[in-house]
Amino acid sequence: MRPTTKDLANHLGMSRSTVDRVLNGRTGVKDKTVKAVHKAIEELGFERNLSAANLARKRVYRFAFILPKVGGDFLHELKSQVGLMGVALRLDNTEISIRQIIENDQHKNVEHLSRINTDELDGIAILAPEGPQVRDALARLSERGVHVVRLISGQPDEGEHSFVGIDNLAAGRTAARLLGSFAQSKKGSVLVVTDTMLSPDSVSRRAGFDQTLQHRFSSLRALPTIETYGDKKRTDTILASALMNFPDLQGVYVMSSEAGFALDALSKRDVATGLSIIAHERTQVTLSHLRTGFVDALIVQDAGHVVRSAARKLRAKCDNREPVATQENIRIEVLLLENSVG
Amino acid sequence: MRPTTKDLANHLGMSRSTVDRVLNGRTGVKDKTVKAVHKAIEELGFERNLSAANLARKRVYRFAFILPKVGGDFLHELKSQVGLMGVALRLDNTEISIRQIIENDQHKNVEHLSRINTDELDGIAILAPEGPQVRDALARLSERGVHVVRLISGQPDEGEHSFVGIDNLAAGRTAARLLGSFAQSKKGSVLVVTDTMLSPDSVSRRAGFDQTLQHRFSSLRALPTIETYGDKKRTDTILASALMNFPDLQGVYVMSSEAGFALDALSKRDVATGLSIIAHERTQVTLSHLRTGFVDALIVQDAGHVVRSAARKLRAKCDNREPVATQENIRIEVLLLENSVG
DNA sequence: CTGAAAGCGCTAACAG
DNA sequence: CTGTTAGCGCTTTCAG
Repeated sequence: MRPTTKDLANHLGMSRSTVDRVLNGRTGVKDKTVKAVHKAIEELGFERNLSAANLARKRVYRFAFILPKVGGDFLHELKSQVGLMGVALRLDNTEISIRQIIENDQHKNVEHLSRINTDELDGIAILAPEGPQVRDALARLSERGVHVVRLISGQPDEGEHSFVGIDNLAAGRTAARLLGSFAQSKKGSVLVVTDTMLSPDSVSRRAGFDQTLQHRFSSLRALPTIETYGDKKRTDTILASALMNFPDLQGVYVMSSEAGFALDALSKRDVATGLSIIAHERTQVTLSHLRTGFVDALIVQDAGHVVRSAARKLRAKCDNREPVATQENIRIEVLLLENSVG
Repeated sequence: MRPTTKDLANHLGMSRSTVDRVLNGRTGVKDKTVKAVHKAIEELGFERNLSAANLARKRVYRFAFILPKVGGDFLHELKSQVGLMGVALRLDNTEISIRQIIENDQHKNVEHLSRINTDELDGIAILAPEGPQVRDALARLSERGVHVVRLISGQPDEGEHSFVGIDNLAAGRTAARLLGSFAQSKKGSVLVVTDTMLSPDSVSRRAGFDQTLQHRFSSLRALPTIETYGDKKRTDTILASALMNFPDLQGVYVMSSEAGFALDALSKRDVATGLSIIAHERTQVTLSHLRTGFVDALIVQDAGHVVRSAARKLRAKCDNREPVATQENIRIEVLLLENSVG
């Protein structure tokens, strides 16, 4: 039987409340008593029973996922995973909500963030573009005791456990490695497409892609990045003209999380048939293009994993624990036709 | 505030004990009362608080991982993950133990299994070779109320949630796809190596490998499987002679979970330098060969994920719940030099 | 077949 | 600065 606060109290000849005070780091306990309790904890190997504590406290964890209002399939997938997890976590006295923000209205978003308070939320997981203002707002939130993790977009090394997502440099390298291998050492150029290079994620992916392409596949030449601005029409025309202008094209790397428009646009053109194509994320659209063989490989960060990991990290922060490191490492998955089932 | 058993009892004008009896399906309650309680549960949207229940019960979950006594790096990795999880789950009133079995002593193992009892263990996760006797023993264990999941080795479709591992047919296909792509459409033969083809896992992988190689890469010809019997010396000599005998060799697929001996043997031979090599699992050895570029890709089932998933499935069975399906799907991961960090 | 009372391990007032 | 008491939501005797 594991020792309880009662055992501690008995052992020390004091009341459970005092032990409790020490355990919870509350003030107003004699220094000597504090030391004695800590010693007893060591000696008896006491480990606090969190669920009992939470029961007594009627503790509820309130987390919000702050996500862009507009987006594509991948965002949709994320939201749906948040929803799923929300119902699963209800049994774990955790309440998950979703808040929508307009990505490009920095001012409003910062305002929203600065209004959030500890008596409303215990933590947020936010998917938002970089930007000094948002960054500051998040820092202030943290200081006010609202835990923060950033999703998908950001650097794996920022803060200890404050980022959930993949290393985009490595993702870009992986893309190049796959594209190069699939292109079977042919000679020619490679199209690189994204929504916008204003996003640091795209910049990292591009950098990684170039590194590996140059290093390993010198017969392939990556063209300047084409930006679609997430606009369907523009995507169509700009890709059509690119296909015309570069007859030596061997492959395409679609860097953005939302690859739908680009892949649809490409797949409409017969010229694109023989190309080696790599895109990101597992969505309805990307999967269907993988299944037909039009896309050769997907580089994926599992949406469910991202969402669960974010929740676990927030939870760990609330409980002042370290999460299990290996579980929270979001892998850069490679999805081929062959391993995409299930 | 979520309704509690107290609310139910008040609402129905009865005592909490009766509600409890119904909730736990205990006998000796008037049929009419049972119905009434169920109705109230629906109406009030009552959801049982498992941790409160477990607290009152002093419930402890006792799981054992039954693993082969002898093995290589991958087994070691599995064990270490079990250890890690064991300490993490202590806070979750779950006790994890490891039991070693001698793989090839079926009789003894069956005996061991048949001795296990509900008052000793709530569930086991077993990594054991196929075999009708073991299979029967596991079935009987299940009937006696000890929950069972099979690890790594087995079919994804056996039982509802009774298998934790990858689809080996798909894994074999994935290997072929990668090997074919890396071989850059050269012509020649491919070596396929494993411990023993007596293992159904190897048979499945081989079948998947052949399917995809024939279908997609007809210029490559897979040679008959070489069996090493897990013996270092034999592995050395048999691979050395294979490298001599097939000058048109383009690649090697090491199918077994323990790839150390085979990779080490190959890497000692200069002839093997230019080959495309695929192996399984992420271990010290395989990783180091991936890092040097000797191995081109690893096909991996994450040991940590396997272990955690097994524990979650056992836990879910004990609590009579469904686990979150997508979380328990063990992915066939592809590890390249580029995405192997972290 | 049902209820009353005590308790799981911990916390939260309220006294003192 | 410390102890007493009641209670979180559920289970478990023991009576009745």
